[in-house]
Amino acid sequence: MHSPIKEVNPQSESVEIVGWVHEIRDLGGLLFCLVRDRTGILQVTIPKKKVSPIVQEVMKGVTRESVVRIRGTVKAIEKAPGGRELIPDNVELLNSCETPLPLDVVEKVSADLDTRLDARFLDIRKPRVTSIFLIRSAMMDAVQVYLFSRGFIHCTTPKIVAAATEGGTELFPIAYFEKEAFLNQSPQLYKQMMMAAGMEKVFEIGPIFRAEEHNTTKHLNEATSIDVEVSFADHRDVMALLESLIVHVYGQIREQCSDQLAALNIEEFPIPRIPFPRIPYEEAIGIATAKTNEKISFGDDIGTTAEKAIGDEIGEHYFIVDWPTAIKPYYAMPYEDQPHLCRAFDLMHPRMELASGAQRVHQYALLVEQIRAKGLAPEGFEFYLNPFRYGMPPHAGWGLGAERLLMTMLGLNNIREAVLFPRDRHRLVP
RNA sequence: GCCCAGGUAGUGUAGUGGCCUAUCAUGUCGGCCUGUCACGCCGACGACUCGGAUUCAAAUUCCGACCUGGGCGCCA
Repeated sequence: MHSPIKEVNPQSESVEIVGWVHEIRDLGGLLFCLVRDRTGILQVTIPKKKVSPIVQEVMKGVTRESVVRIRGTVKAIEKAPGGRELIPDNVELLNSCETPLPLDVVEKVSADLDTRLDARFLDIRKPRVTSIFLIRSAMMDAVQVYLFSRGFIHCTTPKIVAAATEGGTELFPIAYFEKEAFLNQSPQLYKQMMMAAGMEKVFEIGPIFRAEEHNTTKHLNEATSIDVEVSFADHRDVMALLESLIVHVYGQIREQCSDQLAALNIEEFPIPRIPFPRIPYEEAIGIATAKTNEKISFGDDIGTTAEKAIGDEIGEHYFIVDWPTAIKPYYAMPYEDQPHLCRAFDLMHPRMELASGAQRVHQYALLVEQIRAKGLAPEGFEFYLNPFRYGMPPHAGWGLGAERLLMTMLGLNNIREAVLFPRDRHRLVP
């Protein structure tokens, strides 16, 4: 049985490791071969005159990034990296690697993102990139553990759907036998139906698809959404849930991923403090107007420039609350006393929007009215609207962008860094 | 979709009309080397995105196409 490289220590008498050849330094009579697995790198030292001729013979065929299995003795040596090295009794070449490599895994020479994504499997072997995805895995785990601990039920809803969730955003049409269908842009309608189904607290983590031709460092055409919906809750309840989830995730990553954070050169990993400031929309556009000299009127969307200005001003996570009803989807609940404002919120990181949510409209008549007000036809939403006629509880929820959360947490400068195989306007392969 | 900047060995770059038979690093191959850790030294290999135009002369200027990055719009 082989050991993870991280766990190899001088106390282990005989050890077997498997991995990729990271670097070879041949000094003549002495050869150093660094072997890497996803947990770390170990120096294998080969004093040529002292090891068996078979080991020497096999090593001649070993190129960088070849896959090897090595058995030998571990020694504590101060001058070796990590204070330990492996003297092999046996080296097995499991698979050789062609040369030249499409990119440099050791990162002596950098590669453009495009080159990296073309050879993503190799790019991910870089310890720095491996770390991003180990943290992503820990992040997803932390989200699920937290939500389960709060009594949530995990559900899975269709990604092939018949209609748009809310208009506005563009959908990818697909052929569904003799019918036209689309890839879902959001599980919104289905998670609301789970409220009508009496599930009370549900979450779903799944792909969402947007056919917008944007070309930015924070948009993807296929993204991962962390979606939550809660019955008998209002917008304030789910905002509190959201901010405490964010804090939990940061805390878990700080606790569990110190090696990965170090690999990413992240020395400080402060956990956000709650409660996050709640900034009413009207105040937010006031801040943006003051800082940018751009005039933003009530009812305008907050553009990129304004968003950055507000983020600079606040300097930490914050919520924008009390949005104009007119610029939020029809399912956002208006305030009874001020129907031009609604119980919707966006969770913002100083760099960008992370999540949006709201208390939802649960009254059938109001919902139909709001759908009409958006210029949409209620007839197209019958499957969604029917549940509202038969005992829909009041409810609230949100959707959180997983890639954006990871990106802002780790300070990645492009959202594509947070996805294994990103889908953007031009990239469909690999 | 709009605007801006780009496209030179496997990778990352220098080169803004002739000095380019194209720079440097890394890599690969060969040689030397027993403590490297960006190992060192010697030698070799390997590239101007495509099409058209201007010019005695184009990697370099112009036009078009394709591709890439960034900003904005739209959006989460």
